[in-house]
Formats: sequence, C-alpha cells, structure tokens
Amino acid sequence: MKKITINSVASYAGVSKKTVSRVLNNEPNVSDVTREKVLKAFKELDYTPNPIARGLARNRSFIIACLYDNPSKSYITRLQSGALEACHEHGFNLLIHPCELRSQALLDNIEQLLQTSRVDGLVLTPPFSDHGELVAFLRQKKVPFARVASVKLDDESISVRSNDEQGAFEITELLIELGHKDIAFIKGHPDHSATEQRFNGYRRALAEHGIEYQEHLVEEGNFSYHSGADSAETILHLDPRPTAVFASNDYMAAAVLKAATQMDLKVPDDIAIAGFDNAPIARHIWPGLTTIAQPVEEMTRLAVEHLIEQINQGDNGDEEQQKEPLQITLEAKLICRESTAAPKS
Amino acid sequence: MKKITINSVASYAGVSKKTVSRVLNNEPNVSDVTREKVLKAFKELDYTPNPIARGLARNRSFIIACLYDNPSKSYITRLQSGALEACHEHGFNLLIHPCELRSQALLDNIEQLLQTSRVDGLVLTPPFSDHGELVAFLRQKKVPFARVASVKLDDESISVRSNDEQGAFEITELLIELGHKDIAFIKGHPDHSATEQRFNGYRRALAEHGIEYQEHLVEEGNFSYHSGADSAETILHLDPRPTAVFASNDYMAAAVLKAATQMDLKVPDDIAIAGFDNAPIARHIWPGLTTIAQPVEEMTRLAVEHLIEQINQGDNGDEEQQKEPLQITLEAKLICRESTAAPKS
DNA sequence: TCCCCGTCTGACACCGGTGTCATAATGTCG
DNA sequence: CGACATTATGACACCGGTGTCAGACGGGGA
Repeated sequence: MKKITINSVASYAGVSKKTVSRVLNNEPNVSDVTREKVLKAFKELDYTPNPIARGLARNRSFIIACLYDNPSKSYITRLQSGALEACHEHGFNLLIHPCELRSQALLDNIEQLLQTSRVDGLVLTPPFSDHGELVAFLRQKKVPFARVASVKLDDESISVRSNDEQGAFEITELLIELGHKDIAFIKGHPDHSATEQRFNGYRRALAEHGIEYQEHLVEEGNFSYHSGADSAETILHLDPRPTAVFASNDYMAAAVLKAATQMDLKVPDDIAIAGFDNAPIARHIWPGLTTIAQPVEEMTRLAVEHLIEQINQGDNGDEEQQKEPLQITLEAKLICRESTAAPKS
Repeated sequence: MKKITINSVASYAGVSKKTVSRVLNNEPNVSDVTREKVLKAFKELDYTPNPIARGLARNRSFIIACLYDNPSKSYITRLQSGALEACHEHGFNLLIHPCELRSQALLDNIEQLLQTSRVDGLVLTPPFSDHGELVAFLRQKKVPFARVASVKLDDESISVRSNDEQGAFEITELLIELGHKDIAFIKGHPDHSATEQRFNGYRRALAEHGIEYQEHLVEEGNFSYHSGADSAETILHLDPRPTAVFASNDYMAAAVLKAATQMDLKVPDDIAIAGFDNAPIARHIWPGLTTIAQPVEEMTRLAVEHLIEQINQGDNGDEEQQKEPLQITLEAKLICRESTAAPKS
C-alpha cells in the first residue's frame, strides 16, 4: 500500500498540486469540472491530507490542549468529553495537560507545552480559568484560549460559566424553606473562584430570608473528601448542632454524610445535607445528596467551539477583526434527593 | 520577538543547518568545539525545535493516543495519569480518544483517528485490550500499540496487566475465612475480559475451600451502578439470603450496599459486601468497601513506556530487530474496610 | 612519499502541504 | 475591436526540520 500524497492526486487528476490544495481548502477560483476531477481522484485513491505537513505550512497543529488541576475525576472527564465533542466536530484533536496550580514552574510548564506541542489553543478549566498571571501570559504570547467556569468576566476573552452563585442561593433557600435556620457551610478551595461564588449565594439566601449569618457555622474546606471529613468533625460536634449542612461540593457533603451516619444521626431527620456539582457520588450513596447540577460538558463544548472559531478566524487574514468577547452563562439546576426532606411543592 | 528556527541557530553559531540538526539529535561525528558552539547558540537564542517540522521530516508526531470506552471515570483518569507520566518523560504528548466498543464504525473511527492525527502509537485500555478485530487491524496497518489489562497474552504485543483472577480469589477467600459460605457474585460486563477473570477467581476460591458453587447466587451485571442495583434487588430477596456479596467492581458493590441499607440490613453483620478496583467511592461511602486495588497508573505507565521504546526503535534502521513480546503482570492488593468483618489475623 | 581510511562538515534534495505571483483564458465595456 | 478586469491554473519558493552524499582534513601503514 503506497502512500497517497497530494502529488499522487495531482497527477492522477491531471492538475497541479496547488489546484488540489485549492479543492482541499474550498478555495474559490476552481472551475466546476476541475473540482469534480479532483474530488473523484480523492475518492478513488482514498486520499487523506497529512495534517502534519499542513500544520507545518500553515503553522497550525489542529490540536487544542485542556489544562486542569482538579481532584474531581468525574468533573475532569465531563470536561474532557464536552471538549472532545467540539474538537471532533471541527477536525481538531484534544490533548490533556494536568498541571499543578501551585507549582512555581507553572508558566514554564505551559511554555514548554506550547513549544513541544504547538497547540492552536488552550482551554482553561478551574482553577486556571481565573489565574490572572496565566491569562496575562497567554495574552502576551497571543495564544488563543477559552475559559471555563471563570468568574472574572471583566475582560475580552471567551468565557463560559454556569451560575454558581445562583445555584448556591437556591439550595440554601430550599433548606431555609424546609425550616432550617442553623445552616452550616463548608467552603471550597480558596484558589477556586467558585468557592467565593458559592459562599456568596449562601449568604445572599440567608440575608434575603432574614436569617442572621453566623460565622462559627462556616468551615474552610478545599473540595476534597478529606477536608469535608475534617469540617464535619467540627460541625457535627457544635452545640447546639446545626440542623443542616451545605457543603460546597458533593465530596465534602459525602464526607459529612458518612460522619453523620457513623454518629448514628439520621439524615435528613437529625441533620439535612446538601452538596454541589451532582457528582456521581451524590446518587451513589445513601441517602442520595440534594445538590446542584451544572452543565459541565455543555460549558466546555461551547468554550471549545468558540475557541476554534477564534482560531480559524485569526487564521485568515485581517488581524483581530471583530474580537467578540463571548461570555456565556448557563443555568445550574437544583436536584433534590433524600439527604434533605422533600421540598414543599 | 522573532521566531527562532534552525537557520537562525546555524548562522548564529556559524555552522550549517545540518550540523545543528546533528547536535539536536545527539548524532556522532560532531567535534567537541562545534557542539559547544551550537549548544551555546541554543541557550543564547532560547531555541526549541519545531516538533511539527520534525514530525514531517521523520514521519512522526510524538503523540500517543489512548483509546477507551469505560464508564468508570476514576479508572479513566487513573489510566490517563499513568499514560501522561510516561509520555512527558519521553517528550510525547497524549491525545485521548473515547469511542464506542459496540459501534459498527469502530474501525473506521480508528482509521480516521490515525489519519487525522498521525499518532505514533496507541494505548488500548479495557475493553479494547482484548478486541481481536482491532488488534488485527492495527497489526496489519503496522501501527504500534500496547495493551493495558488484557487477558489474551498469547501473542507478540506489549501487554501490561494486573492479576485479576488472583485478586478475586483472595477477596473470596477472605470472605470464606470470615465464615461465609453463601457468597453471591455479580458479574461484570461481558465485553470486558476482566469479567471472566474475576469470576474465575471467585470459583477457584470456592473450589479450593470445598464450597459448592451455586449458580443461583450469580447475577449478570455490567459494571454500572445501575446494574448493581438491579442485581442487589434479586440477591437481597433470595431465601435464604446469602451472607456475603462479592461484586465485580466497586460501583456495583456500592449499589448493593445502598440497597442493603435501605432494607435496614446491617453491613457487615447481616451481610458482608466486597467490591473490586478500589475506586474512590469505596472509601467515600459508609461503611467503606473491602476491595482489590489495582496499580492502574503503573500499568499504563509501563505500557506507554514500552510502547514508546518500540516506536523509537522501529524508527531507526533495522526493521523489527528484537521484537520483545513484553508482557508484564503486576500484583493487585487486597484492601480491607468496614463492609466486611476484620480478617482474623 | 603515497594511499587508504575514519572523522567532521556542508550542499542539497526531500517530507507534504500552502502562499505568492505570473500567465492564459474568458468576459466586459466604451 | 482594443483596453482592461476577472477567473482559472500552474511554477516555484517556502514552512523547519532530516537524510544522503560528496568533499575536506588529518593520521597511520606500506
């Protein structure tokens, strides 16, 4: 089986390389009969252009990299699957690149990634979405990027998020409507901007319902199961014990649930528990966790789609024509399960 | 900021392109003084070779693709992280490619992947590791690949696995030693070769301990939480009820645990439960699941490492010199948690 | 001294596409 | 009918590296 190159096709169709290239790229100024001849040759020879050669000539790789540093495996795979969907739709491939937020060498690491892979663009996922230094770095290098679940919208880059503040508000409101007044809260990792958002939603709900904010009911977590267990230890031994706990994500909520169960507390009767994210664990444990579902795949898909659009347009001609600051906010959805009493409908 | 190419370096160092290339690739026949000059130029110009150009010239992409179709997100991310580790160590990048095992277009899909990305090699993860048709296809196309957690070792390709049969044996043996005789078993997905292995381990343990195999205690699952719930429904309503359940993975075991809890059965007193894989859920639920931990990252890392080795050697000169059929089996480890009574030590 | 041989180096073609530009063929308008 | 714009096509350089080969150079043996 010989290799089919653009030259084979050209001589087979009786035209020049360049004309074949024109057909490949849907360029204008090719007569219909010539185009047909070439397309026929494509089929009969079963030709596929070599993306590497193409990449070299056009300085493109047709690869997008997804950056993340996130302990939640389900979150990661959901991100990936949304990104992949968009990539494949547009003939791109996805490269994954986990890296440590706290690492000193972060920027070096990214620079190396850019050098060794020559990706066409980057998708920043939390906690990188709001990493000012990184964003500035990429902007300076003129590397296209899109941000997923970012909070700081005050600038001109692509950003797709869901409304964390509103989600946290709704779930807190649910607890309030169920009669809870002492609602403990476990914060997420301080590096994640979602942490602040969710906390804000919690406080707004309290405020709007005239419930006093009690600082001693708030624990610092970091989104890990382990940190949830630590916070639970404190919260569940408070006197009086709060009647509800809202943890900033499902892992921490699961840890609270486990701790409560071990203490022979009945959930939701003795203590109601709510999480955030709708991770698989939320429905795998008993009782199932009331939580907030975010459209993670959809967010990433949209982000990548716009990223690709930007890449493709930056490609042809006129520099930065209409740089649309595309910022999209999707809705999060409340999901009620057994860890809270059923809402009064 | 101008682009630094091999030409810049060449003229800066006062040598030819080719000599620079020689230094880059550690080729012999470069005098020490020349080499120094070039290395100095590298540093001072801050030069990094363009992998795309290199790829074109050498017909390489320095990218490996990881194929999977697996519902367990934690398994996927563990695979990925092992693969990434090995890739980065050798200057490769990883591209992920989920695809459907059952899809008719599987081979077309893979072919397209090969065409559009020109990956240098493939990592097959379950359930692709034992997909005869796919393996034959790749072999025919002479695409290097490595298999992770495959069972059929009867051939000449790279394969790294852990001993599922032994793991299942040990966990069953543990249950037996704890006094259980009626031990239900939930099978995994029939497309996964691990399914048969784990079942075999279960049966061997029964046989070696002189316990009769009871077919009605075995349920068909498919590794999903949902299928575990279905099987639990049946098993927990048997009369007499088995005193232990060994599910082929942790998700199914978690479902059994949830069902048992809902029925007010005490675990492990009324019923002991064991899983397989040591997924995060195994320690996130209460009681924690006794399970088998496989070195997933390590397996994938090794597989990719050998894959890269093969790619690199196939690269230089002599075709298929010493094709070492590298087949490695790692040990799985029993992890005892609260879902079974503590072992008599 | 001459010849042979190994070491070191560069010129040049090549990988498989794309961009630029010249040119031929066709159409349009005064 | 000639001047000129427009469409269709190909020749050729180029992207940034690598492979091939020939030639310069210095040392050892006859």
